[in-house]
Amino acid sequence: MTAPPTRADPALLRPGRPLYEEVRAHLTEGIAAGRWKAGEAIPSEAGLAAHFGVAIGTIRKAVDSLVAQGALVRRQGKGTFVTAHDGRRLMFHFFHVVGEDGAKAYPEVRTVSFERARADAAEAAALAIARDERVVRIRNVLALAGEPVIVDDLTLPSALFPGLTERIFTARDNTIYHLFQSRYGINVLRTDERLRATLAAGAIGALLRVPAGSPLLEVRRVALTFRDRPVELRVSHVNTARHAYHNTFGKGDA
Amino acid sequence: MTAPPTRADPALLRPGRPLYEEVRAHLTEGIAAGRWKAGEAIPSEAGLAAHFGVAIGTIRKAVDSLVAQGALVRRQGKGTFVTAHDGRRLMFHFFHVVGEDGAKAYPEVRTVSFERARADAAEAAALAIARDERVVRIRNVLALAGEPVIVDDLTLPSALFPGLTERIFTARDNTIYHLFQSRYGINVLRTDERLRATLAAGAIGALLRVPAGSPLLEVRRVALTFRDRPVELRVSHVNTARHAYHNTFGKGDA
DNA sequence: AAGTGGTCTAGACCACTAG
DNA sequence: TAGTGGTCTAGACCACTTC
Repeated sequence: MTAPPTRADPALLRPGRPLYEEVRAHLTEGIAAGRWKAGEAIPSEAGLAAHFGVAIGTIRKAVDSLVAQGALVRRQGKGTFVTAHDGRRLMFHFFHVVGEDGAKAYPEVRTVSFERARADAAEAAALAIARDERVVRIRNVLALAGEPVIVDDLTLPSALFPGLTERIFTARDNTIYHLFQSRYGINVLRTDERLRATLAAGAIGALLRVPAGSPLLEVRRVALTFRDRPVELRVSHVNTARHAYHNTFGKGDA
Repeated sequence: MTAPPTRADPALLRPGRPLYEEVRAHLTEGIAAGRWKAGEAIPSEAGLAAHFGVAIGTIRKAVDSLVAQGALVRRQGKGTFVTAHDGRRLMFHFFHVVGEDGAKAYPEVRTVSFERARADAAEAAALAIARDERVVRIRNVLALAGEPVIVDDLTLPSALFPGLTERIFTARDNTIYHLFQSRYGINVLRTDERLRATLAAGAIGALLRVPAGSPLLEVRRVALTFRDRPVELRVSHVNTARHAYHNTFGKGDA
């Protein structure tokens, strides 16, 4: 007695692809649009099943994929929540510099410059915006155990961060990506990085207190939100004399 | 009328953790032990369900996790197969050097030295073997578009690669990890990497044809198989003047 | 006790591959 | 046509959280 599938709202789901993908797309849309904000719960699985008119198992499959993507987290007995980048999460998900022994540590961040400008060609290409669009450029020095180890140069499209001032930026009480999320509703989901070895020179060398010609690791990172939309360009220079950039490929253990 | 769960072979599954984890562990064990070799099909889902005495959905959940881990691949209508590292798979899963434009290319590999030795302290620690255990050290130069770009120094525990000779190593017609798999039944599932910037010197600089003092990217990689057992230490030096190391964090798009 | 996610079952039907 | 994986349903029961 397999009942014919009835939709609570047939218009919600159009055929052609699996139902769970449709559901997933709707949930993604809701999160990206800020309908459920970071840290908030989405409706219960039973509620979603009723709303979309599908079985709970189908909802679970859609939610599973968003959990795997990092957009949602489940908490048994409580609900399913939009991933919040507060505290440690982002730090240990996207910050990859470790000590020689492999130990992770929290960096202390100091902002040394904050200015408005127009995107140059490289920035425009990386951020998928037009040349000469307004951007904010920020330079931070990150110290580990009191020693400056990283110089970060951020470029942010002003259009995505309206009203961002140095005061707001430096007054944040948490990670930068948490600021993106809590104030601007931007959820960083992925990063794309290019690494190269360079030589210390000029201001960066001075900030890191290394002689010119010292080797530095350059990391060029683009942070992406839903639909692979770029939201931040970050060029880091890392003194790897006493630290390393840590990286792992392939999931799970077993 | 929920029938009491009956096991075809109750001894196969002990309680205490979810059934799908038990099933997964059994499958993992079978693959790691070489019961199903790379490229071969495991039993059908229906067959596994009958064998373990569980529902097909439970089998699917176990297989799902192994697919996510990269140990198995599904092919609709054909079966589920142990991942084979032949051809492109490993290449683009674990080889991360790209051109300035982001284009990937196949490297040409040339072996410049092959010798037997005893593990030094660093190698022993990385490979979780005793000091002075027998190892094989291999140095390769990888060229992209005819230009030498990478020097790879591999250290392999001899115990895992019995009878490995330079002739066998250089006569392979595929990637190195494919050789591991096809000849020694070793499936590389994960890698753990530490990156730093260094300066060219000595033989490595000469092989890469760069002047002493040029910046090089150093990648120290440990390749792991099931149960996070280390099987290879690889220290790479990359000339990033015209290439970059590419890296992506966070899964999926949407 | 009520509500949430987590596991597991049993079966229907679809989509793809092979002989 | 038979066998495989892929989607989906409907419901039971468990584990955890909150009131």
